[in-house]
Amino acid sequence: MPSPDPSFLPADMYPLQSPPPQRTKRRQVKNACTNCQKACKKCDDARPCLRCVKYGIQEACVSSQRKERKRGVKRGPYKKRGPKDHPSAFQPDSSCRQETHLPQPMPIASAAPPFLPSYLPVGLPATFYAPHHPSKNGGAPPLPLYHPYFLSQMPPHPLQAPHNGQDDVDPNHPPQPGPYYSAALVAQFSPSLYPQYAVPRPDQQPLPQNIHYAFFPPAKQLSYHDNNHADHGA
DNA sequence: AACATCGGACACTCAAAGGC
DNA sequence: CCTTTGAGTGTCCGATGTTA
Ligand SMILES: [Zn+2]
Ligand SMILES: [Zn+2]
Repeated sequence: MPSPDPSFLPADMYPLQSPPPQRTKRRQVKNACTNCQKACKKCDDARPCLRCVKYGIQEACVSSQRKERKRGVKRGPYKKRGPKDHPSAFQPDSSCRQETHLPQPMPIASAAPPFLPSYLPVGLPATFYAPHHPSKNGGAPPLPLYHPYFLSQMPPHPLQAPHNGQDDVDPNHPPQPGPYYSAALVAQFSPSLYPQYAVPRPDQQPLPQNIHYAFFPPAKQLSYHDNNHADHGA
């Protein structure tokens, strides 16, 4: 196998050292959704996660429950760290070996209304295409550039059961402030068609003019075999 | 060729052990 | 108390099998 080019790291992998990216560390989400967990596939912090959106099962995208850690386990005396004592990896209990029957590998584009072409603006920074989280704890700096709209949730699937006409806010299930997908990522859900799902970006920064739109998904990247290198702009 | 499955490497959590 | 340690538990990479 040829040596992997560190400059082609997935968006979720980051170099430990800034200048010489000689070693990367895999980043994990705190809680994968149950679907990704069963499939042993990469999840993300957004709900629904991108993978569930891809499969059109965003309503079934719920975070998995973590088991409570056992208490009172005796450990014995510690040994001082040796020069090269690498801990052996533990064997998981195969929680992801269960049947993983997803409906279909439904590409995002096919989830769009049939009359709506799927375009993705090109020539924008990679961050443009990433899901946006509205400041969970007030720590994340704003993205440098946005599409003027974000979709707070995925619009209803056109083929799924319609939810009672005008969608009023259910007092029992108020809209989650939750993740905001860049409208570019789900560009087929036009804000003009789904205004109730789109919210303008906080700082009103306008979209640059002369944005070019390309078909989404691009050629074969959406195979999304989790080699999502779809962000390496050239 | 594209997609699904899953073995196992790797990452992370956090209570016990140890030191001050 | 605080820090260190490392077992326990979780995520998901990537090899392999299956299907179209
Ligand atoms: Zn997921
Ligand atoms: Zn999901």
